[in-house]
Amino acid sequence: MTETTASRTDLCASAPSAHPRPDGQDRYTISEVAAFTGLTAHTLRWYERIGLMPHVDRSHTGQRRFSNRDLDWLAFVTKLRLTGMPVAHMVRYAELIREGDHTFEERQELLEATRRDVRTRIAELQDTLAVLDYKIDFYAGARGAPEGPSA
Amino acid sequence: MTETTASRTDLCASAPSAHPRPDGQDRYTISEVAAFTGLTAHTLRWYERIGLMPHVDRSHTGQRRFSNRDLDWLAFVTKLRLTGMPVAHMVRYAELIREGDHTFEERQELLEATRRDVRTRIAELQDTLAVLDYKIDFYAGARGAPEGPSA
DNA sequence: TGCTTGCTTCGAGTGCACTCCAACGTCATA
DNA sequence: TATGACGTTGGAGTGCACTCGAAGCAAGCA
Repeated sequence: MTETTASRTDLCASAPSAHPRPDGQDRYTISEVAAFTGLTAHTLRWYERIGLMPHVDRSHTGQRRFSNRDLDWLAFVTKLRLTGMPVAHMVRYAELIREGDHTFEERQELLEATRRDVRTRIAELQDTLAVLDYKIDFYAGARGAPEGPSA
Repeated sequence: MTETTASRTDLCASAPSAHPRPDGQDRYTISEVAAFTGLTAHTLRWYERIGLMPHVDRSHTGQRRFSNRDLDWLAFVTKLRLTGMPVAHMVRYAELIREGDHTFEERQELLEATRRDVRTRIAELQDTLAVLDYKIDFYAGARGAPEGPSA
């Protein structure tokens, strides 16, 4: 019954980012959204085709009109993409939202699994950072004395 | 003159990881290396083909015999790969090593650029983590009261 | 000697995430 | 009203990083 409410609460969560236009005047063209998000119009259409977007409104002539909520969703998707999360998982999450409130538990589990992945990845990167620091220090030291036998 | 020294100091840097066999008996077949590193034999050959490996020794019949140093290099490459660094950049770094000591400065710059990328990526991931935490909290709260109007 | 396993090369195939094209329709402005 | 920028679609193409296949040589063992 309250799919709309559920979607709104979810889609708007956590990003108090100012929208380009206030609610009520938020009917962006695809090229506006491309400019705001850094995604190409091609990619935005492709996201819709594969089910990664919630339903995008259309003008009377069939052109897309994106809302502030769509922008929030895209900001979230963009963050997830940076983590290396496969698009298929994001599509699954989008499906769960479309299916309504009874998927709350599964959505939570999916996000928790994602969070575990992100934490693992951060740990890996910090590991790599340590190696890079070590090697950079080696080169910095070697610039004066390039014959160090075993740095 | 001291390319070998330079390579050794660089390749061995920072990983005191125990090798499967001590130096002197380190002539691993490709399938052994595949087992140790988790890479496939195909990938190892491909790395060599594209110039991502330093020269790999061969047996009298032409089969590859990997050394402990090769293992260290692969461990490093694997770490860099996790950062999303393009293979082409790693190939460039490998080339610089082959070119000798006079590329120390360029190597250092390349690693520093990589380090900046890694730091940026870590920051992005921590940002994403905050969003995930927020949304997971929302679902955890909503499980009791699924009608929260604007989480 | 035959069998299995592993190695070689080159080249083609795969999966992902876009990215672009062609052909056409729509909108805003001079 | 005309022109040019922007929008639509389905489908094909791209680039990356592998991944696999085929054909053939080599080593170890019953």
